[in-house]
Formats: sequence, C-alpha cells, structure tokens
Amino acid sequence: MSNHSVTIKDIARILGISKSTVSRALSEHTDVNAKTREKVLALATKLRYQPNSIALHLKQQRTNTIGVIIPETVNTFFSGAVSGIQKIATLAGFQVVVCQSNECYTTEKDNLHSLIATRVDGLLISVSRETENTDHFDTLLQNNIPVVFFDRICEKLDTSQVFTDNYQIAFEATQHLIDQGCRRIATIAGPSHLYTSCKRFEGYKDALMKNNIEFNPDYLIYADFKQESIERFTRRLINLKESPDAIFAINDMTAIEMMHVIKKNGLRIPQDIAVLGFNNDKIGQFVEPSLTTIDMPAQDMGEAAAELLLFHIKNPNQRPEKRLINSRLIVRDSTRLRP
Amino acid sequence: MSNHSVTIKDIARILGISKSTVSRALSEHTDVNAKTREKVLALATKLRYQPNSIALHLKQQRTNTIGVIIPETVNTFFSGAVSGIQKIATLAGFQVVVCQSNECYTTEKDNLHSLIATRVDGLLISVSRETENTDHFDTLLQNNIPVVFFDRICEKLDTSQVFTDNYQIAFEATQHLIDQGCRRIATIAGPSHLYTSCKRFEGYKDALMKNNIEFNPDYLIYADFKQESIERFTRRLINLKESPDAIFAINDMTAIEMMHVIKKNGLRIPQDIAVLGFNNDKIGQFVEPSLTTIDMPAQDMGEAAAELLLFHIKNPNQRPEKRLINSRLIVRDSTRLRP
DNA sequence: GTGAAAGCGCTAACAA
DNA sequence: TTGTTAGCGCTTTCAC
Repeated sequence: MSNHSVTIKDIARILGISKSTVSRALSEHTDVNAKTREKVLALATKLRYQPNSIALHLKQQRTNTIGVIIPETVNTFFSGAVSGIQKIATLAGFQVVVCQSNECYTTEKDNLHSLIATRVDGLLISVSRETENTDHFDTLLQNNIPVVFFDRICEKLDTSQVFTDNYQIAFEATQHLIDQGCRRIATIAGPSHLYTSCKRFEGYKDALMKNNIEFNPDYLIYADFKQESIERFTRRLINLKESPDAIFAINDMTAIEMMHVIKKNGLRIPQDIAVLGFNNDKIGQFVEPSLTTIDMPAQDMGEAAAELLLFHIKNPNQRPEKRLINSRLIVRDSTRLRP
Repeated sequence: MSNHSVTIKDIARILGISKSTVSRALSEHTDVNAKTREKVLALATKLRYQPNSIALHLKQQRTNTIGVIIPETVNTFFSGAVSGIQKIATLAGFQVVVCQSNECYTTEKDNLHSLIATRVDGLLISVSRETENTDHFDTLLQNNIPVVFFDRICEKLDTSQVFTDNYQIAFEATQHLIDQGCRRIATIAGPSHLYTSCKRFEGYKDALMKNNIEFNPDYLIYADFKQESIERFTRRLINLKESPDAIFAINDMTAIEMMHVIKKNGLRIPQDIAVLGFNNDKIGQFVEPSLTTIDMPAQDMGEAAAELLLFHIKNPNQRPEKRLINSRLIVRDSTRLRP
C-alpha cells in the first residue's frame, strides 16, 4: 500500500483554495499572489509533495522517455553507447528504457512494439545481426515517431543516423597490414545485410585491390558465431596450403581468442600471422602481444545519437540528419613488423 | 505531429456505441454481446488501435516499470545482471529503466529520486562504491516502495536482498592459494563499507588465520582506482623485501593488468607469483597463463532479484527475503603450482 | 489573482 | 448487455 501520496487536491483542500491556484503556484509561471504562492510552496515541501508524472504525461501526451534497442548490453561497444545516451538523456530530464534484441530479429520486433506501446517519445536503434527485412520500422515513420539509428544503421530508411566511417577505417587497417608486408590477409565478415559488416568488407577488398592483391575467398570467414567455434575456423585458416599472414578480425574478443589458438599452434604473432582487432577493448593493451585495433567512439556515438533524437523530439518536422563519427586505428605489437 | 492516435472514443463514435462498451469488448473480460465485440475488435484492428498505456497507468496508479540502479553498465557483471533482470521483466510485461551511478554517491541519490519521481513500481539496486550513508534509501521504506538490493547490498536495511557467498568464496580462493604452497598472499580490497569488499576481505583473513599465516598489512592494497594506477601498486608489491607469492585481485581486468606488469618485470606466473581474479570474464581463458577466477552468477542474480521484486510488487505487504546465490572457484593455470 | 470546469484516455460502479 | 457517470492528477481556458 503505497503511501497515499499527496496531490495538489490535498494541498488545495488544506489551504482552502482551488486546485488550479495550487497548480499555478507550483508551476512558477503565471502570476499568483506572492503570499498564496509561499503558503503553497511551504505546505508542498512540508507534505513532500511530488508531482505525479503519470498525470503529466497523460496531459502532455509525452512520457519524457526514450527507448533504446541494441543487440546486447554485454558488449562493451553497446554498453559504452548506452552510457553516452544516458548521460545526454539525464541532462535533458529524460529516462532511458533499454531493450536487447539479443541479435534476434523477432525479439527486435517485440522490443519495438513494446516500446511503442509504452509511448516512448523517441527511439534509438542499432539493428540486430539477423535483421534483413526492415519493414517493422515503417510504423515509426508512418506514425511520425522520432527515431535515430546508430552504428548498425538502415541506409534505406529515411531517418536520422549516426555512424562511423566503417569503409574508410577498414581500408586504412588493411592498408596498414599491407604496409607491414602482409599479403595474405584473412578477414571475418558478418552478414552482408548488416551495414557495418558490409562497409568494412568493402573497405578491406578495396584496399587489397588498390594494392593489386587478389581477393582470396579462402581467406574470408563468414561468422555467424552460432555453430562454428572460433577455434575451429582459426585452425582451418592456419592449415590452408597458403595460410594467411594476417587476420583482420571482427572484434577484439574474437581477435584475442584467435591469437590464443594461433599461439597454441606454435605460430608467432606478428611474425607468422599479424592480428588486428576492432573495438579497442581495454583488455587489448594487456594481452601478448598487445593488440592492434580500431577505436570505436562508443560513448560519443551514443551521445550524438541521443542529442539528435532529442532535437527531433523537440522539433517534430525537421529533416533527418546523418552524423559521421570518426574511428581511428591504434597500432600495437600484434601487427608491428616493420619499424 | 504524432499520428493523432485512435482512442476508444473514436471507435465508440464510429460504431455509435458507448466508450465503456468498447472498453469492455477490448478487455475480453465482462460479458458483452458477441456481435458487438466482433465489430469492435474488427474496427480496432482496422484502425490499428493501441491502448494508451499512460492513461492506464494513471488509472491503475502503476507504471509496469521497474527501475534499476547499478554502478556501471560497462562492467560485465552488471551488464550480465541487467540481462537477467530484463529477461524476467519482459516475461512479466514490465519495462526496465536502468540508471548508472558511476560509482558516485550523489549520482546514486539523483538516480533514486528521478526513478521515484517517474513512479516506477519497484527498484533493483546495487550500491555505488562511494555509498556509506544509506539514508537516502529510507524514502523507499517510508513510502512502501518495493525494493530489492542485489550483490552490493545494504545489510542494515530491512529489505529483500540477493547476494553471493562473498565470505565463503574468498575463503575458498585463499585456501586454494595456500594449498598451492603460497604463503605471502597479497590482496586488493575495496572500501570496507561496501558489502562485497568487506565480506571478501574477511574470508581472505580468516583463511590465513585458519592456516596460521599472519596477516601482513603490506600485502593489502586499498583500491580506490582513482588516483593510483594498477601498474604503480603492482610494482610496489613486487619491490617489497618479502614480495608476495600470490595476488588475490578484485576482478579479472585488474588481475590481467597486474599479470601484464608482473611479466614485464621478468617474473613468472604462477611460479613466482600466482594470480587469482574475480568475475570469470570470458577473456580469462585466453590470457597467458589462463586466469584462475571466481565465477559470479551475474545473470542468475539479476533474475533472482527481478523475480523477488515482482513478487513484492504483486504482494505488497510481504516480509523481506534474503536470497543467496552460489559462486564458484574456477582453477586455471595462473595459480596451478601443484598437480 | 483566483475559481470553475473541461479534458487527456481509460476503467468501473451503478443504473437501466 | 449496454450506457451514464465519476474519477485517476494535472493543466488550462474562460469567467469573474
């Protein structure tokens, strides 16, 4: 039985004035007799009056809440992004409801519908690995619900988006490997319908092409991370007749696990195989050799996405915006072959 | 301009019946003429009617939302716990609002107040590292707002709590080090007002005592993780006249960083110094040597805490419950000295 | 400067 | 079975 919370009605009754006067006194806006206001304010604090936000929401038809759909929290990139989102949201007096799709298309749909049902004022979305069809997002556009996609965006949709230069940085990373003397560069690719995977793969291929290195399909691993273990496909790579001299992995955890397998098999890093990660997890500095990686500005992306969303919430009929956030290559020992 | 959403009023008007009949038809509960219901349902789906949950909340004085306050998301333990919470909440039709205290006392207070202000139906809390004074939580008890503390609990408060056997597992881990032949066991302790730190330290000390090993204050490091770097205090340990032969670290990240420093200084693990972590982060398997650690059932704790909270939300005047979830020691190479 | 009344969308007690 | 009415807590227009 929650403490029978005090309402403006109670205050009005006790003070012998009307609800509306109390409301006005509390809202500080309209003119109301200084003495009346004082009395109201005094009683309000005495009674620990707390405005009922639900009633406000109903009145204003807004919830001061933004919904977030991400693949999974237990991924430092996304938890970093969420931190950025929360920071901006809190500053603006908004709550944040976070849902995880667990990389699953149907869960993502469910998340979306439940967030819409609870009437969030806007959404921040990074799509799941499984999401090919994006029809479920049409509701947002149709109903004019503000939405900003970030990182794993949907290019086709005419909404605001915040993303990194996946193509550019993958190109740069591949070029770095080539500059170190690597020629047989393996990579792990996510599903081609996923924005980030697709762009990164293009950057990788174009870097090869620019350096007149033929793309070898044997060096491409499709990671669905479901059945096949990282150990298994790392072994497969190592055992190729012409085994790769570098691996451009999809994230740091995968890179580190691969390094582990490579070392177990008696190969040296980077001399026999150079390894390059993605994400700049803190741990990359402490493994041996330290891991070359790409720093993803997770927090910045979250902040940018949240700012953009708040802008759209406050200014309903603005055109969508695209915001690019730069990532950067961090070279460490796992790829250092030349001085 | 959000799409002028349809209400029961619209349906009623179009069908020429009353709002209440529409409400009843939709709620499937009370008896209403089969044909009327059909018509209502048909029109509702045609118009894509979505009940306005805000109105419902106002009516029912509940929000179907639970608030969560954790130190930080970018910590695999807490993000794991949040996953467990979300799983249970979703199943029960509840939303989850997560706030981070960033290990900061005042932020925790702010989080608490903003969650109370938005009228969450209950709270799940793991206190910040800075939180010594717990008076701010009294509001919850006074206003009868259901709350469950988890992991970093407040023992004094008469509320439900979910925790692991910190004392027991620290004892066991220390005993394991002793069984490996270690005698000079260093440890890193968090603030003594923090439940987990305190219990773990007691377990550590009691294990020493039971084995007639005197506790050496030189081997105790107070980690506030603010000014002093892990590198610096690892060095300090190594350079002691009688340097430790084992370190029981506070979490896996710290353990791994310390391992890095130890190896850089030419010492072998575990021969010169054994290292034991806490958390069972995935990465522990892939570092060299692989890291002995303690598996914390993060997801399980989150689930248990959420279940308990939902129970209290549904059954207002039940007594608080304490729930213990077991953790377990995972022995790997970083402490393996004897067969 | 203040009060009365309507209304946000919904449910539920009471009448018919 | 259905309609009327009141009310959840708040803001806001319109009188006075």
